[in-house]
Amino acid sequence: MHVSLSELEQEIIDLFVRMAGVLNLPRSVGELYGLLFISPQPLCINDCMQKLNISKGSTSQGLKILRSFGAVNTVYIPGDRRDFFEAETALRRIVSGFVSEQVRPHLENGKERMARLEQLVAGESPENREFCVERIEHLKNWQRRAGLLLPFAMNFIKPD
Amino acid sequence: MHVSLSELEQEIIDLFVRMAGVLNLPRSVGELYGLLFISPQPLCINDCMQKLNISKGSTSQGLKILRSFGAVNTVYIPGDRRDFFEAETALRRIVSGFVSEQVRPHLENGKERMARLEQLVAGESPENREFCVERIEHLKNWQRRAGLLLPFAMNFIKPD
DNA sequence: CGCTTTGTTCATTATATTTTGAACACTTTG
DNA sequence: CAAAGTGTTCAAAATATAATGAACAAAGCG
Repeated sequence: MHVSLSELEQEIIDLFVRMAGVLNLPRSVGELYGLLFISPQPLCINDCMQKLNISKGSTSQGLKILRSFGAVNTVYIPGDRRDFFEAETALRRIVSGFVSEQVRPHLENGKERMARLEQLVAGESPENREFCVERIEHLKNWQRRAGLLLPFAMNFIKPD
Repeated sequence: MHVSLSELEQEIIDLFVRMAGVLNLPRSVGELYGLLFISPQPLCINDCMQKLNISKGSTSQGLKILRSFGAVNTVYIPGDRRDFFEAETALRRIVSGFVSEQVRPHLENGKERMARLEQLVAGESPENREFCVERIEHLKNWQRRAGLLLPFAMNFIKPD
């Protein structure tokens, strides 16, 4: 079965596909979010796969990813046993979910890493030691700044 | 020829390889930056390829990318006709270069896109029209915020 | 000049990522 | 409980991305 997209839908989807690229997410995830973003009604998995012409597997998997950081919500429709989905449009929620799911893990990991670096520097030849210590300090600075910027940026996206 | 990396070097390089992943840059670019970051002396292309055990092509291409947004600088060494490279450590310069090379193009593009969306909405059925207009407004809001946050974040990274 | 060294380019190859779709597990329904 | 409907998983296939290395260009040097 084949269902075509309006030009507007295509353009919106295209926009989110590019965003997905920037965020290192699969194309299909961008397509799904775009479709839901411009859809006046919640859609079920079948609607999505038909409209986007992608497989059931990609659709299920893609929606799972989007739910994982709160970019789509499920909607209960009485008397229908299918799951329906709609786009979350509150930027703050999406970003917040994305950060804690996809970004924070990296940052956490970074702290252990720094500790390990400080140990390893001991094994360097004395003439390099000073230089290496300086560079590691530099890195720690970057890390600190990143840690400060994040909550600040989050606050910047205050109302919805 | 085979030159091995110290444990410290490996750890630093590994760190930048991960960063490269987050920024959607090839692994080799992360390796190169990491190597230069922890190297007390500037290195030439041959040093890099030997230390990282990657091809000449990748090395040349990777350094080109790094130079393109100012993450590495070339160093002139009198009496040597090879090019030497060192890591730029001023975060502000790197981020600023990265933004204007890799991010701004997307944002610019976004403005044209919005204009196109506003045209297309005219072609929607009257009962959807209102909803679509609202969503497009929402998108414009996101775009505006992104535009405001960027210079602000840049300012946040004030001293080097 | 001819030879060597250095760096770039780009078609091919290798690798990593994404998508597909068939098999499966649940639920609901008649 | 059989049959149909819905959603998930995952091995295999398709696709996209990055790395390789040989061919090439440019520059220094005798």
